[in-house]
Amino acid sequence: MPELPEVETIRRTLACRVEGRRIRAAWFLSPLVADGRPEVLSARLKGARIERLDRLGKHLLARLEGGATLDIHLRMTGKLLWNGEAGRWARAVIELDEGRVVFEDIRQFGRMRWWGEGEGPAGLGPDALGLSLREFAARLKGRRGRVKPLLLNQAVVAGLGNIYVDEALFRAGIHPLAQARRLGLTRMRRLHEAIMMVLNEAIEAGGSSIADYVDAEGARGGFQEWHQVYGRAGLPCVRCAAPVQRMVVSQRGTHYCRVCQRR
DNA sequence: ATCTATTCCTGGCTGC
DNA sequence: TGCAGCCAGGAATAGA
Repeated sequence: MPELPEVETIRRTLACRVEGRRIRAAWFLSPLVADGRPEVLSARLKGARIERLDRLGKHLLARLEGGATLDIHLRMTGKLLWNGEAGRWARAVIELDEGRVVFEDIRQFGRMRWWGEGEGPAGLGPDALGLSLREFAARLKGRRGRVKPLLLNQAVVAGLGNIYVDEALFRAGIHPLAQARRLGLTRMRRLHEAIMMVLNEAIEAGGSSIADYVDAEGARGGFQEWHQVYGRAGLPCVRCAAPVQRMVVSQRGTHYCRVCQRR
C-alpha cells in the first residue's frame, strides 16, 4: 500500500528520469481517469513537457509546462514503472521523448486527474513530512474523535496510511482509540516525533513492501523488516513481549500493544 | 462533526 | 489439485 514513504520513494526514483522530458503520447484505461474521458487526457498530455515531479501526501504531481498538473494516486496496488512493459496489469502508458512510464494496477483503484493552472488536489491537510509540532497539535486539538481515524483522515494530515499510523502510535505509546484532543503536550510531542521518525526511517529504507509495492525501478522496500506492530498480531511485543493485539478501527486492521499503548 | 457501512477490485491465502 | 469463500484497504459516498 503506497503511503507517504512509498510515494516519496517512487518520486525520487522517477523524478530524475522524467523531469525535462516531453510526452510523445499517452493512453489510459477506464476507470483510471477520475474526471473526464481517457482520450481527453491523452490529448491534453500530448506534447507537454514535464517540468517537475512533486508529491503532496500520497499524491504524485507531475507539473507540466504551462502550469497544468497531472495528479496520480496509486491507492492500493498502483505502480509506476520506468521503462516497464505494457503487460497484463498495465492501465496507462506514458511515452516520453526518451523512455516511458507504465502505470500498473492489479486492483484498479488508482486514479489520475488533470488539474488546470492554479488547481490541485482539494481537501488535503498539510503534508505529514515537515509538519511542525505546533501545527500538528493544533490540528488534532481542534477535533473530536479518536486518534487513529483522525491520523488516517487526509484532510487532517496528508500522507499517513494504515501501516504508518499503527507504527507511529506504537512508538509513541498511544492507544489507537485515545481521544485526540485529550492528549497532553507531552504525548502530543511524542506522537509528532514518532511520526517524523517512522516516516524518515521508512523513506531511508525505500518504503514498506508487504505484497505489491515496488519503486519506479522495480525494487522492493526494506522497512517491512522494521515494523514493530503492523502485521505482527499474536507475536511478542518488541518492548514488553506481550502478544501484539489486532482489532478493527475505521474498517482497518489495527495492530497495537495493550501494555505499551495507553488510552 | 463524527461515526459506520458500502462500494470499487483481484491476487493470495485458508480450509475442505 | 481444485475450488469456494474470505481478506487486504484508500477514498468516495450515503445515511445515522
